[in-house]
Amino acid sequence: MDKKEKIIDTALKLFVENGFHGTATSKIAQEAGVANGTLFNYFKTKDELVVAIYISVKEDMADFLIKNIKDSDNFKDVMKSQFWASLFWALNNQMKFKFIQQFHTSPYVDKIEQEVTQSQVLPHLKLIQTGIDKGLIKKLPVDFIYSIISSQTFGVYQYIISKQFTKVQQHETVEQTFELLWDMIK
Amino acid sequence: MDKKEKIIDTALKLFVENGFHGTATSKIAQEAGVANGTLFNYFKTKDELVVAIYISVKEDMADFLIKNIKDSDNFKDVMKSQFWASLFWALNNQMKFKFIQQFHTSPYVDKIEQEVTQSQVLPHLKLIQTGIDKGLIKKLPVDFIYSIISSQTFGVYQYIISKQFTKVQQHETVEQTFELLWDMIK
DNA sequence: ATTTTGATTGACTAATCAGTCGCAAATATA
DNA sequence: TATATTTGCGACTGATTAGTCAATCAAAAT
Repeated sequence: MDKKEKIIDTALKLFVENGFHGTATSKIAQEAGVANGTLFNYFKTKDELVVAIYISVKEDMADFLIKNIKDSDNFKDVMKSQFWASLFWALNNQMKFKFIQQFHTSPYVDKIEQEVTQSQVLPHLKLIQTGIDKGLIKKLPVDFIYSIISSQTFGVYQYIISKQFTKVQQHETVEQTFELLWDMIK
Repeated sequence: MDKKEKIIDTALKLFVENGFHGTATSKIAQEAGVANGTLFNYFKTKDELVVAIYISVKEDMADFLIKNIKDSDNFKDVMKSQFWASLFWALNNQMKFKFIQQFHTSPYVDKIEQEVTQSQVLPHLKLIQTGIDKGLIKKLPVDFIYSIISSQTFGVYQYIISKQFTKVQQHETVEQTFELLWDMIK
């Protein structure tokens, strides 16, 4: 495995377990099986490492969502596929998902440029706009609807992991939540 | 002002601005206008301080919510008053609200006993249960509904502060969101 | 006036931190 | 094979950290 990748993976895990400042760079290097200085060959500073992980994780998620967008004429189905994909990714990449949450509620958020995040949100906003234009969902600000769907997704995620559900129960809950969500915005 | 209170207030501000580990105890003491050792007279460790702030902030919020629960026979009105109160508190105590978010997504969460949190959630769960029993809202697990309402509240909060709305616009948005929420669970 | 008490102080310490640097090893180029 | 370049190393440093503690203070109690 590539050393840079190994550092990112180890750091991700330790950051989620002990927090950003709670994790020493020396510990990351040690656990990743590289020398102290090697870490700084790849990332000039610790901050740069944190931000690099965030971008990497976000790309990972965005890639997954794009690949799993359902190509259908049925708008509801397309929305549903995105809702599903988001939750599927979150549940199968819990560490990465937790990292994103931790990052978003930390002072590090300010260190990232809006453009990076915006470009990943854009496809979703466009999808919602399409739904509004076709009169399939309520005429409300797109980013308001996006905000609601996002937080709903997060809410279900929290609920599911707190319950230690089986795959079947997870499936039912997600299905149920989407129907509620759809009733709300349609 | 009481020194302990002063330390808590200063630490809260600095923690939100620079993160938990990003804030040195010496800086807290300095900015609070007390000696280094005084902080440790009140809180044995830094961790104890963080947890103490969390409990204090949570109590503050819980007190506000209890005081603002509408005493009405109309169930929807009661629910609405709670939704309103939650958002009102969050928007008027942004630092405290941010602290809670940061705490919840940090490894510190594990240091707190469930009982503390559970007791504050209980009134809300009971309220939801009443609604279900009366057949006013859907027959779904109470904590599932609670989870959805909570995340919805958080979503609107995020949306509102990102838009730098006026009081009137805030009012409209909250009103609108509650109607959506009610349509979803009723 | 003297003693007791508890809060407050800030200099201090051992540990830990992010980041550096000169050198060695490995890899690529010729 | 010889040379050049990249990659990796880990001991090192100056700064900072959480937490300690003996000394000081003010005020109350005797």
